[in-house]
Amino acid sequence: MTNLKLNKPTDSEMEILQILWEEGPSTVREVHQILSAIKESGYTTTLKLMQIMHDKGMLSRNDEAKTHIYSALIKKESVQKQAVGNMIKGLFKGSSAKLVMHALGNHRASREEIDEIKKYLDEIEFSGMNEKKKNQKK
Amino acid sequence: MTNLKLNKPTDSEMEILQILWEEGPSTVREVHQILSAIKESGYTTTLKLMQIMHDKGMLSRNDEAKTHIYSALIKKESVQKQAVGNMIKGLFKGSSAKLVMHALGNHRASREEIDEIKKYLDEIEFSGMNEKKKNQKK
DNA sequence: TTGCATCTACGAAACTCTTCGTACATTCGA
DNA sequence: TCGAATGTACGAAGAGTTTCGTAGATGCAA
Repeated sequence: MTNLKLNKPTDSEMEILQILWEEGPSTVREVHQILSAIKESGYTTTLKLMQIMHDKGMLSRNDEAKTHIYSALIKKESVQKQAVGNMIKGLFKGSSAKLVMHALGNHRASREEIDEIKKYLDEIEFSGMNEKKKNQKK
Repeated sequence: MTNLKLNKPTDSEMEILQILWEEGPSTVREVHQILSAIKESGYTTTLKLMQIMHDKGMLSRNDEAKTHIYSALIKKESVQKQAVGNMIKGLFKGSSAKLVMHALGNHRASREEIDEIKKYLDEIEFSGMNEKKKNQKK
């Protein structure tokens, strides 16, 4: 239960986290390069943001060499969990099913994905049952 | 396609919107009462927030009487859509299926809800097909 | 070795959001 | 009618975020 990120990342911090999750440990220059493709900003702006994130404990940093290398300290999964949880609680009256149907309704999934979800639903629907009951249901 | 809320609501604004969505048109006093159950804050703080939201075009206001009555101008559905869309894009690599399975995995749904989702999946899986194909698949 | 390119550190400005105090208007009961 | 209760308007402080310029350190190529 480490990974304490008490305050949720800002939008700018999220952009940087996403790059680090995707690319792994990176220099400020590398992050800034990728960021530049999306939005214009000065190099020292990215630097400052990453320094602050380091101060906040969101990023770790290897500063043996002149050029420091940063890594994400907070896990993508924990941010996902937090974000999805807040959304369900705040916007979908605590019902994950409401969120699920809203998501599927507005963002089409492929046939393969839909079948995968169905399989997953079977798993969780019958989890906790013994084998006999599972077969009965089938 | 009105309902232009270019900048997404802040957390404080979301709290007020949720109350107005739930309660319908309300006075500042009413909103503040409900808000007080969740967090402590001064009456004029709530007033100011709602005035600013009105300036931003998020709320409409009837000021015929001394005590004004505010209503949400932006639709819950549009905020949901925006929020879910951003989350899928930013945290789930654009895959609604990933979000769905994450949500179901971390926030248990009831048997009834799961069945409802399955039915919904059938609908969208076969939408776009003609009746003949649907029956073949069955 | 020297000088240029690159990097970090840091301060400060510009913004936004949140909070609340104060001033003034309106309503209503005694 | 008068005063208390209740309402709105508004200014400004304080906190957090984002932006960038500048100074100084470091590495590398000529």
